[in-house]
Amino acid sequence: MERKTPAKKTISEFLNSTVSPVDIEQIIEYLRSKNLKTNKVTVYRIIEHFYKEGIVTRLELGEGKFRYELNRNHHHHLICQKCGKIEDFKDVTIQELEKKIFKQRGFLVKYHSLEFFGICKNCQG
Amino acid sequence: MERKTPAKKTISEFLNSTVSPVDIEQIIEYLRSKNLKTNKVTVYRIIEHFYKEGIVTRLELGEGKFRYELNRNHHHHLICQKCGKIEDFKDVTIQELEKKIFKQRGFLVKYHSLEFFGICKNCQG
DNA sequence: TGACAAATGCAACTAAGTTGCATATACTCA
DNA sequence: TGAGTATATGCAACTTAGTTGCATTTGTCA
Repeated sequence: MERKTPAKKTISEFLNSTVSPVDIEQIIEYLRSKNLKTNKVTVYRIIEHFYKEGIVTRLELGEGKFRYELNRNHHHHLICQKCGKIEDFKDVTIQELEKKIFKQRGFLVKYHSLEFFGICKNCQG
Repeated sequence: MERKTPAKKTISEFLNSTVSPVDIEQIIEYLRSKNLKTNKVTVYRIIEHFYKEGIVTRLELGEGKFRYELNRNHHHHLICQKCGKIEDFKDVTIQELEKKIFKQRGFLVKYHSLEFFGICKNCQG
């Protein structure tokens, strides 16, 4: 049966406190800042566990590594190519698209990933 | 000025011949099969060059590495979680979404990535 | 054909993520 | 509440994707 360990609790706490998706290193930094002795293997394993449980979502934003965030309500991302800020964006038209894909192609969509890259409001002009 | 080298030509040829996005290793295998002595650094550099020129598109499909395909007309992907087949999918509603994002949020979308994960027709039932 | 910039190859490196195995610890139940 | 045990952790060593510096080769054009 699953156990509530300090590392798990602290990672959950961190994920709850952040707005942008975080990478493994940020998690490790947070644990260190809380004076928890830690280890990347453990962090990878906890995050993988959260991922398998559906607690977190895994994202790739073109960096060659994964980022994670709490799997609250589904949304997409607006990633600024200048300042790197990641905004959330919610929309329902994709659900329509998924239905269409099934009708037209017989492909049953389980989930999707949608990221928009561009220039945020502050970085324009 | 840019040169047409055997490696570049052969990689172009390979990209033209494939339907699914390929990874670096597949490119190296192809070059070997054509008896071109090759080297991963060169392949990375050529692909990066193609990418910067806008000749290829770079994709991440949750594998922890990149895949590439010719930048023909823009489309999305349907990735089967059982057999791994990657189908293309074209749709215009995303363009509408991009306009909406600019109107609502002032975020100027340069490009997006959209992948659908699920079960293809053949793998169902 | 020769000069020169562009392209390649090699070796060594970095960074993300994984594996095996020994040790530590959260939880259960007597 | 304390011992036993499965779960979680830590360490070291590894794999794989991708990068860098530098010396050598090669395509192109005059």
